[in-house]
Amino acid sequence: MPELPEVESARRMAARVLTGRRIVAVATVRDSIMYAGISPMRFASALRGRMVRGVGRRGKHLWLELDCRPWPAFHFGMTGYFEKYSRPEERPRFWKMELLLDNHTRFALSDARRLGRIRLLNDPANEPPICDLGFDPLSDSDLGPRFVQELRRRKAPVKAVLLDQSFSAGVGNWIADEVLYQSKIRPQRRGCDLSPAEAQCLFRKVIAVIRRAVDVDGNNDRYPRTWLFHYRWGKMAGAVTFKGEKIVHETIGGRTTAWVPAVQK
DNA sequence: CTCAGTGTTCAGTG
DNA sequence: TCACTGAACACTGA
Repeated sequence: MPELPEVESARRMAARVLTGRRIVAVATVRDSIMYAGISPMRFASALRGRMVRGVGRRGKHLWLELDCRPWPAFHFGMTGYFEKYSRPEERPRFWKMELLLDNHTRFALSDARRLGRIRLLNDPANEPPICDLGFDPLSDSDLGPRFVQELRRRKAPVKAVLLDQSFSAGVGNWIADEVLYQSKIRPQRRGCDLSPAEAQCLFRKVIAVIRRAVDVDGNNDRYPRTWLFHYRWGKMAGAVTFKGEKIVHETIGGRTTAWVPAVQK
């Protein structure tokens, strides 16, 4: 599921459901991988009886601001998501924790693949892993000069740099490919080989693509039809853009990368 | 049965 | 020490 836009949608949903409510009960499963460095029991007792004041996000990380610390922090991995419901039978199949609120609403984190993480942190925004994140395209849209300077120092393929969360937090596989396509830059170019204008273009596209993706709030079919997004998924030979340009799939920066040789130089 | 996948981490290398 | 790379992680669904 989640790159920054989906995580931001999840943050908004959680804020709507949880803000101002008291957590009356916490259910957990036994999972020492997802509960990173804490026992589910300690997690539950830190949340039980607490009031939720707000929901924070940076990059792909989320946390609840409670009336008392420590606070819970979440990462969705590849397949995590939040779900709200009212009856216990509606629990999602792969639920890892469930909050019961004072208005009888239930709120769960589900994650089939178990690459997500559940943490307890005193000050999430200011301690690892969240404080190690780089530029956040929604909150740091004024940091263009730093983005350009840092990118043009990197020796790795620009695709790999975009995926590096300590460089740009929240950019994932399809967004990296989308901004490279829209910027007309080949994914295997090294960061240090980009011109200032190219790096600047990439910066603007990262902001624009992520803002647009947040605006459609999960209705991905509302992206402009010119976006690579709509045409990149079928890895079958013969995939083409809206203009009929051939889409190539290859591994770059350790991930399947979709790009368009006719457009990206 | 095999393999890819909207993500991160960590050991190994130069 | 640093930047970078590739494998590992865990599990579903095509």
